[in-house]
Amino acid sequence: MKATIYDVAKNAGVSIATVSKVINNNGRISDKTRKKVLKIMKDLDYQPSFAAAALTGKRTNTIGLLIPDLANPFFAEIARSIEDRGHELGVSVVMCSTDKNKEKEEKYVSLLVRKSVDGFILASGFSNVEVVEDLLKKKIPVAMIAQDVPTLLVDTLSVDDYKGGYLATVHLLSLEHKRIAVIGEVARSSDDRIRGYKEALQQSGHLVHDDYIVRSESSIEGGRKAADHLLNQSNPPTAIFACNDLLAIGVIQAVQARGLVVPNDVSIIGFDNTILATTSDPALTTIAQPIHEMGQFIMDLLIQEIEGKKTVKRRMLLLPELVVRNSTAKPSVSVEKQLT
Amino acid sequence: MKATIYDVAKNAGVSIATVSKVINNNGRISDKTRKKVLKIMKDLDYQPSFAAAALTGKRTNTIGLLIPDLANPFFAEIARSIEDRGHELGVSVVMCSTDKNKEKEEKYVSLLVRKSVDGFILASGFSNVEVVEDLLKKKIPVAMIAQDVPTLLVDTLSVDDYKGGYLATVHLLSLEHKRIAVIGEVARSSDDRIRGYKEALQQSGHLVHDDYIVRSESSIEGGRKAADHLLNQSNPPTAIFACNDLLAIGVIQAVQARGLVVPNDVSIIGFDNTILATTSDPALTTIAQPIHEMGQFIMDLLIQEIEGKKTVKRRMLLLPELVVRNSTAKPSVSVEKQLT
DNA sequence: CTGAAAGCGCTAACAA
DNA sequence: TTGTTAGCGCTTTCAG
Repeated sequence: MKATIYDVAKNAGVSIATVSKVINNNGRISDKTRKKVLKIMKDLDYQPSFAAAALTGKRTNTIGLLIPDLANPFFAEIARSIEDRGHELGVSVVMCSTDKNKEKEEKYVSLLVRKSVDGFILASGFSNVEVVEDLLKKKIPVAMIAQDVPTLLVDTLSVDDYKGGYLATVHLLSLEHKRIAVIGEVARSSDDRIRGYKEALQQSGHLVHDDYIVRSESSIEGGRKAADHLLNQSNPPTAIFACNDLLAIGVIQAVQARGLVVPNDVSIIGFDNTILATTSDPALTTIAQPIHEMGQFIMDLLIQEIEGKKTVKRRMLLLPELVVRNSTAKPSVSVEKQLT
Repeated sequence: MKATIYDVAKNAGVSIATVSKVINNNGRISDKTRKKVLKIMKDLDYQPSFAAAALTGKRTNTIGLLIPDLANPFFAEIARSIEDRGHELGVSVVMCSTDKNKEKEEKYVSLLVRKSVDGFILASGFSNVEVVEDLLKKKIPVAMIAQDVPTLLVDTLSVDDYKGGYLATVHLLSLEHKRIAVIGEVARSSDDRIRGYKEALQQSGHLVHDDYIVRSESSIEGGRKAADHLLNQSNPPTAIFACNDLLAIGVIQAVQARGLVVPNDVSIIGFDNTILATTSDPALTTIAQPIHEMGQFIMDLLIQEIEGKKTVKRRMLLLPELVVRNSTAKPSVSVEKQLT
């Protein structure tokens, strides 16, 4: 069977306590015994068991990551960057896709609690506030990414959605679009993006048109429908800001399905800058979230929390950036004339 | 602190053994005590600790999933379906992206072994054969998906790559293409797909042209370069079979960058049927892997292995299907003439 | 600097 | 049907 600490101790002619000390390298051990023990450990291919260590109260070096859907490129990319940072730090991450379903959220969290994970990263869309509060009550470290629930006292990292919406809209405005619509999902992040959109419009002296603000579920299909709705209006927009890339792809498809061309007839800007923005045709102008940094950062935040290195909760905003590709341009004159 | 089995036992006025029995519901317990214990468990919000159970040799209900890259849509989709099936069965999955890097593969596996995972699912691209053999020697259940290494005695599930390549090529042939090229990565699965490609060509009386077979790393960029290489030949192909969707996207981009149009000037077919095939323009004709079923299936296979329910190793092939979208069509006459 | 021993929370004989 | 008890592999005082 697998070697245990006893085997090592016996072979090295020391006690298990000594072995334990060299493993965790604490306590004072003479260089000689340390070397000897280390050698035996190698010879026996000894691997300390996490389960046993966890039982004595040590960390498991495992965290739970709850995201809405691993198959969604945005979350997959986030997950990957979290995982990478985790591995650098020696922590494994178990991933759970919740589909924004409260039952699943609760079930997965309680499962992971039983498995003694050291903490949780909750990603955008986590809706079950009671579960979070419960975790907090149990003093289990939690960090949230790409979502914040202001009522919760939790470390939070997100992109500045307001600013992102503002940037997107200013870009469209700078292209001289006058009729700009927005499609958002029903979520706080979209609310903020839409606030930014409104602000940009007002600042430049435009009216905010409620007909130009539409909500949709976050999917290609949703984007398609929302775009159709917009384009069917008597005075359709010449530019559409979709609050994420998935929606934007749907919008592109709807526009093209009408025989219109992007960006000449309708300009489209997305949000997230996932791989989808680079594979669509035309390539999508979008607001980039610094996904990689976000993953790293949230992991670091959580680890600090786990190690008890800090007590103040933090709420951090990272700045999004405009990435111009080919889905936005000045409105063509004909469209302008025809519709104004 | 958290309630333990002792707390429950005390409150219920029974022994911990009894509690243990109702938890695992084995042994004979009177209905009355069972109910009582259950109630106390609920009252105390008692959650059995997995770490402790694992220590006594029970399963951890956690498995490790090693994939090349979680940010790659194909693997993200696979991971999601594995995760789903896992949750149905009560097992969590910890994911590790290896980047096909042997050191990472080894490091992650040994980490997870220490964490006493019940088994591993290894996905395509896992190159470190010694690690697998080591696992096998330790009697740790392993299952491989979308990849098979014939020398290894392991449960294996993959799509019939040979047939997939055949299907793709036959589709192109049925569209009356004469000059069909293929782009594959350096991997067994691509080898098989290319074999299918050759077979289809030969069966229909075409010559296999070595200049039409090119290898590339699996990425959009790689697809782009390979396509350029192909299109620069004196007698360029009218159709290209890319061995995965990522490559196919790159091919589309390269073709379009030359001012040619897909599918009129060049037809393109991919492989995998990931989300990318639906977001590109034109939407990609591709060979679909039954990703969802594969995830479910491989999980079931592994679980059976873990439960010792079967001793014979299996190698299963699922059949791929052609999904026709808009990236393939008959070669336009002008192209035919110009080039033949 | 090193070791003995008491748990951590649970399972699984074996008794009763 | 229920309880006693001996571990599982490791950490951690506390002595030596």
